[in-house]
Amino acid sequence: MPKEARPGTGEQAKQHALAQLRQAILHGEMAPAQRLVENELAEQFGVTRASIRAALIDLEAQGLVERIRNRGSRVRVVSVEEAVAITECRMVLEGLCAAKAAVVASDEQLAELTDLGTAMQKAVSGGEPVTYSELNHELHARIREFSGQLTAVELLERLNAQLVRHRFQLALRPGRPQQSLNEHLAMIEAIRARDPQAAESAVRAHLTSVIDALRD
Amino acid sequence: MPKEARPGTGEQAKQHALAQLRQAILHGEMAPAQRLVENELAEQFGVTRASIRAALIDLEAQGLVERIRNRGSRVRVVSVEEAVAITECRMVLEGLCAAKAAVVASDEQLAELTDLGTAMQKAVSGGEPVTYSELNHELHARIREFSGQLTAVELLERLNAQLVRHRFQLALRPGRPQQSLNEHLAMIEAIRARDPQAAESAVRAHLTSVIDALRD
DNA sequence: GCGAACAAAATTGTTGACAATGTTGTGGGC
DNA sequence: GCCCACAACATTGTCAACAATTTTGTTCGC
Repeated sequence: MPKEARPGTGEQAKQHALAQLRQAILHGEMAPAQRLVENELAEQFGVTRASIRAALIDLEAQGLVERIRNRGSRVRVVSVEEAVAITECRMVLEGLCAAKAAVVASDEQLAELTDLGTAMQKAVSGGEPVTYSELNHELHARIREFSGQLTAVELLERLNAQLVRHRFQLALRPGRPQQSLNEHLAMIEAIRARDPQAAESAVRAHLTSVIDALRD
Repeated sequence: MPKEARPGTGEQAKQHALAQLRQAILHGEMAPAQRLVENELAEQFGVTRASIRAALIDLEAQGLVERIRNRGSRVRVVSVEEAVAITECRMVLEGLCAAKAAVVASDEQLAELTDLGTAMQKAVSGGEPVTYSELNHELHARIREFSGQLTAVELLERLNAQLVRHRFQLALRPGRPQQSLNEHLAMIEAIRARDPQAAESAVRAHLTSVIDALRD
């Protein structure tokens, strides 16, 4: 975690508060459905209420907090149902990105994906679910990045931010890494083969399986 | 255009300013890339700068305006390239909605789609491109609505708001309604047949054709 | 003991003023 | 004549105080 708030350094206060608060929510330091009182946050981060307000409006637009007129803000809780709906959107959008990546990625980028694949394989056989989860996240991020589809990337990052809590829960489930590993390898293989349709199918198959897992 | 600002009615000022400003941008009353000075807007809408600021932050998150630190806000201009990227995202998301709608829509809702289809047919043969464009918009909206996929609907409305300018341009192109009509009818038919895969394919075919048209 | 009107506290919404930052126009030095 | 420093201006960012709203606790009547 970064230092403390720096009220006088010229660093834009709202930006600072926004980043801090966002990280706090994403790292789970704020309990789900916890009330976010503007005064408390302002004192906690060493900025004024106006900056906190601006940050909260921003976070509301990102779907991370809920704000009700004259009633305050709370960190938004994502039900399993919503998580499924969000993952369905991820499914089609990441499918689009994978298809584009299969066409436009450079050879160096494909090599990077291959390396990620072997690293993931190693993490699974070594029994390191946390490392695997991080690599998993990075693989998806790279595919998005390589697609060059800025609009889709933006939407996906918004959606992913809302799923942090559910992601953790999923990664630690026994047996889950083994299944998802194969799906990930299939995705990589399809992109390496520069086959957009296969890439899209592989991504969708993977996220369909994630949805099934989400539903318990 | 609605009446004038109502500073004292108890209607939340920020909400009012937000709605007004949003409509103004969407209706093209603000020239593309026009500078949006907080003071001017505040006076124009009869609210204070703080409310305008909040509205601008909101609109930035919706992709309708651009804000640069200490430099002000402008209405965002969407290049053709961006419009294509946005429409690609629409393509997959509306595909998802159509597939879900084909499964979960009620018989009454299917009948409504059928009615919309015949109305569109009539508008085209009658040579009324504006009516057709409105029906077009409504058809897409209804399919989204019937899908029950709230997350996707939210994303799509955001994306569509960014395309107003391009949509107008497209609707008035000669010959375009005739082509798009057939695609729309195919979409309706596939949903009526309760065939999710066919519905998704039809939607994607339609929006692929829209993308081609966008590219001139 | 229970419910409704009422008062008090907590919290958000709004306002106007002030500070910080970026932009533009102007004059001196070369 | 051209370039750079500098000052005046415009605009956004921040702040503290005030108003409006909702929630909570209390008292009165039944």
